[in-house]
Amino acid sequence: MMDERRKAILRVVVEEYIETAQPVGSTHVARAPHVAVSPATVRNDMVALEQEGYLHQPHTSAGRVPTDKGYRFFVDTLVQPGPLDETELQQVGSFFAKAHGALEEMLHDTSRLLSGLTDYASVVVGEPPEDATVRSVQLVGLGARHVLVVAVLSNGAVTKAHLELADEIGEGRLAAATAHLSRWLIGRPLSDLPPVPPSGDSLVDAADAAAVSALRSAAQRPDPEQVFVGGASRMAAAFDAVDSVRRVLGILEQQYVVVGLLRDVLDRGLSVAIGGEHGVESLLECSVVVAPYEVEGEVAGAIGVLGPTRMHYPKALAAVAMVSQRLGRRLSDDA
Amino acid sequence: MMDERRKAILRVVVEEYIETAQPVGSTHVARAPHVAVSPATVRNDMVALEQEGYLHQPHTSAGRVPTDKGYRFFVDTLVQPGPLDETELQQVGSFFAKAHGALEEMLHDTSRLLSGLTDYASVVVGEPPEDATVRSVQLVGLGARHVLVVAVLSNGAVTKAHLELADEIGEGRLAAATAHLSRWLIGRPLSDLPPVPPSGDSLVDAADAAAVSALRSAAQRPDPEQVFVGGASRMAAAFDAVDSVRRVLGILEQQYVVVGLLRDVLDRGLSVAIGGEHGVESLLECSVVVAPYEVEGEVAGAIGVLGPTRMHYPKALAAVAMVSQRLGRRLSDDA
DNA sequence: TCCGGCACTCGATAGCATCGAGTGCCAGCC
DNA sequence: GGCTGGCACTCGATGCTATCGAGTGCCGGA
Repeated sequence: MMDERRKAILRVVVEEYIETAQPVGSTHVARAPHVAVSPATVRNDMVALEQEGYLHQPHTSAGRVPTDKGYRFFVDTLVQPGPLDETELQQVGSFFAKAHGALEEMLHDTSRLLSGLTDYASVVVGEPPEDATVRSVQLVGLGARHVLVVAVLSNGAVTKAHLELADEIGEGRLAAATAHLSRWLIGRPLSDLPPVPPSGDSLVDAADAAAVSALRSAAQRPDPEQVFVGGASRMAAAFDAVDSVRRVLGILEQQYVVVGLLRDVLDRGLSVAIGGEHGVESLLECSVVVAPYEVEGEVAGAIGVLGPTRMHYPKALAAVAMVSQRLGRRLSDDA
Repeated sequence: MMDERRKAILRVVVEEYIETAQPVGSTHVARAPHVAVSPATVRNDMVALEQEGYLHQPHTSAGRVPTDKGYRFFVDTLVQPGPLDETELQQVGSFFAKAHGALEEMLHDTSRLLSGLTDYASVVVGEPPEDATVRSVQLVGLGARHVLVVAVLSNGAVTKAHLELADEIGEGRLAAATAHLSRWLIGRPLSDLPPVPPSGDSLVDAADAAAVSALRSAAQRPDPEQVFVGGASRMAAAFDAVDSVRRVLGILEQQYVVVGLLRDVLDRGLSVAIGGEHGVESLLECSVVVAPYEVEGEVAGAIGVLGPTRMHYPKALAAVAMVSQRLGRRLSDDA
């Protein structure tokens, strides 16, 4: 029941609505180049498309608007990531050419790049720390019983945690604790730190045990320094009710929700969640385009774009695909 | 010509407008308890207040709205930070009672606390790194010619920078470079790092020089990990035009603007910038309430609240004053 | 100096007619 | 059988007018 003509009609409705945000009428559709039938025929097909749930009519005598199902069909079978245009390609190219610096900086800038390309909000999350191994670990005294444990991971991330010990510990013993800790932790994945065997000095052991447990719990929660959200102000322009903006902002501020959104689709490659599909109530009016990026063949994180359901999917898909690929390649070079 | 009655009238107009966002008429004002005159008299005074620039009339036959000058007078002479109410005091108390963990975490949570208390956007910036001294410095290899320099500062902050060396460097020499670097940098303020004298090994010297210059430039720019902005979604509710929301969001995303805003008033103690006073064009409709916080007698950073010009000043002032004081005290305890 | 009274202003609201984009349906045509 | 032109109908949007009422400015009297 979805013959070629109906597909063409659905496509025109979706494309038109994305552009104008106005319900699309049969006359407009009939005028489009690839629909060579009269408005009356278009109307008949639109009734069918509405009954099958692809379109929706806000009220009698208004044009049609795509439903989530309509967008879904559009994304799945009517569109493939169109190529980016010249200037955008150049933008991406020059970005990765001059990008440099630490992992965090790179991810942060990538998020800005993505919102710049799409004019929607963007999210970049780095590698879940549990997959990285420890390159270096150090205890630094901050006076009295306060100690900072700093670990450098194989992906270039730095994890730190604050410890408050039961007893004071001097510089010398801190150094001993660092050395002992290093012997047992370096090279181990953060997700699977072994208990550190006793060293014979109870103060040292206490510090090391505290450090290990702090690092372990750091491995659990998503590192806030590896999550980058950008372009919220651009996205605001795509909504016309302050209330919608507020809801979406509220979600973007709750990083764990955003991270969850991205993690959910990590193994599906480039993918799209439309309207209610992602199951976050406040984002009913939103769609998310996500792709993982790979460093040396391993999934190392994900990037995504969040915009209104009527977002410009071809562009968003193209941008996310392109950037995730380039980012992965770039980070592989470095390592 | 600002006698007591006019002050009272101005106060009522400001308070009323803050609450309702509607122009305030003479009748409302006359009904207020501390204004014991008739509406007609109030009107006469309102004309005077308008001529002197404290009030504004959107159009003939509408009520009056405070001007920036009106808010300024209100803030300067009509209001002192009223005490917080019970539940809020409790909120602050329990927050600082159970707050723990690293500096960054604390500042981040403080920002959330502030927006929770005031329902506006909040900003917390940590110590400008140049005032801190180096507690520890370490070079960690990340494979090939990539090295990460990690420095722990006296305030518990961790600065890192990514180096790309001209030549490969092995683990042993990295350790030597770390040791050499430590000898010269530890205890020095980040703002005034000395050049490291030659060690006799050119590779080591190259790494150390690169590290020093990276740290120096890190000292320049505000550390993005020490700037925390929160509650943007709450603030959105206070505006009714999507466009205003967009403008303000745009500013909040540009951290250097926000940081500048706070730094400007650091030495003025608790202070308020109303409407155009802070000189940021996109924030004409906004006010900022800022206070520095002190750790052991030294200014260590600043916190602030950003809301519409018609923000609830007594509450905002009280919250900012209270939180900055408690935060400073809390951080002093730790150190 | 204050206040009551009064004419006036002007945005907001409601009612009403009009317009027009869009629909559904039907009868005729290929 | 499928497509199309024609046609009556729906209903939001637009615009006009009348009305309402909160609020003002001003004046004259207490």
